[in-house]
Amino acid sequence: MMNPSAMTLQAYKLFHEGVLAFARAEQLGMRIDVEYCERKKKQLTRKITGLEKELQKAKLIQHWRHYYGKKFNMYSNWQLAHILYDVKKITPVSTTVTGKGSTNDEALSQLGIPELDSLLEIRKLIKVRDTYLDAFLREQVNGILHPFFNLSTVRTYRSSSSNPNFQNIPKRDKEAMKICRRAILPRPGHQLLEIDYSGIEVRIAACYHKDPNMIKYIKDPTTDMHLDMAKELFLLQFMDKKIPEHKVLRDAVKNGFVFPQFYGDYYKNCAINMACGWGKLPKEGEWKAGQGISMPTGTLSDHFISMKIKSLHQYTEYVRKVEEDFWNNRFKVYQKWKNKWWVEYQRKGYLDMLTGFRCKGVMRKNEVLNTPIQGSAFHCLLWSFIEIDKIMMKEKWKSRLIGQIHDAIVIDTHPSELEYVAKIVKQVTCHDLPKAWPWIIVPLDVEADICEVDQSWNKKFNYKLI
DNA sequence: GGAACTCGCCAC
DNA sequence: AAACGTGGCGAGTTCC
Repeated sequence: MMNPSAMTLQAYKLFHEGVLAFARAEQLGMRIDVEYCERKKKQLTRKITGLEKELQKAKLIQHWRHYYGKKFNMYSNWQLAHILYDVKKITPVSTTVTGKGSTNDEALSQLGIPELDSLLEIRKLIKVRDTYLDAFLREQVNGILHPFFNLSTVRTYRSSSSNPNFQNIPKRDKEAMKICRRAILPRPGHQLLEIDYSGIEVRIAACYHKDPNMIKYIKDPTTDMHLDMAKELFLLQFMDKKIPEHKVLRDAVKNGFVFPQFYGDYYKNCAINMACGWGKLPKEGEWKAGQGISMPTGTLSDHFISMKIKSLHQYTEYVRKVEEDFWNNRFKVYQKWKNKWWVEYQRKGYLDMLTGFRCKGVMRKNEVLNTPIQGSAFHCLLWSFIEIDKIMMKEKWKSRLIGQIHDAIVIDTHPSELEYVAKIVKQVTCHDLPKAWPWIIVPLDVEADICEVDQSWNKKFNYKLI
């Protein structure tokens, strides 16, 4: 990390100050509801035991127990794979990196065996109990948690977090989110404020490739890249984010096509993601009327069939063309940058980020293209974190920075300072940073969420920033 | 009996 | 020709 040929002085200073700012957040830590964690842990254990007992009665599990005898373990994926794919000779939906049949959520739910669904439900509860609540209790000192924020572990010069990891607390699964985030509290009389950069990686990518069409999408709030791609990929002339069925399709395209494409995925995976993952259409055979998620009129299969797309195979071919258009027409300058950047790395053996970091070593193409974007995007957050920390100390705020999640900052805020803190954060993140780093050629934007005074992290409300 | 590996799963 | 980027961590398994 501190290899001087791997960073400019500017980069070194950023990390030096970053380490100090993170240390202050770590030292203060965050309050945790110990009694709640203990109570919830017991409650989860009771629930898990009940579900386990229920599951023992299932035929598949009895067969499995009989086969393994004393060594039977419901949570051994190795045993499960053996029973399913060797003993019962079921064809695995997918395989692991070492070539064995997969026993992950995707694979098991596709087998359509009800007892496996209960197993997945139990797995989820165990994950919440053992990875989060247990870790919170283990790591807390006098009711305070001190997650580490490391700046020396990640190849792209991003940060990581550990003991416990504050950067992977459940959010998308509402049930898991509520259980885990209910444990995190502000200091007495304070409230938790969270500010995150909107689409920071897309914006920082634009600073590298400078694609005019991408810059237009970023600058013009009346345009919507994901909605435009959704229209194309779902063959709809008109779409509106406010229509619930259309919002589902837009999200499917955002997470199943646009982002994967930016990470270097390709049309075959994207087609399956959208049609079968989000759209709920079968992978095999011809699609029939009435299948898949509902649309404003009929279902997805009805719609696709009316557009002469009757199977995953045909849809994949369509997505191939959309991908080609995406990179060769819509974002052709981005595509040119990708080629140039890859060739340049191969020639030099390293790449230099706009933030002054140099990455050396053997990298695959996707790594080479992603590293500068991921790293620099995080450095924007880091610069902002440091600046806010400096102001906070100089002005002796009661409010304090307590954590960071790649593109978001968490602040334990005193209500009397809330408006002022929010104003400073907005100023630093969206105005001071682009002034300090002139290579930022697109506007930056942040969004904020706030919890009520003395309330935990699971109930957040949008906080309007001016 | 512990280190290293595999697998699964949480986040951005 | 190749084909989703970056982490941490818990449990099970294998290796020494």
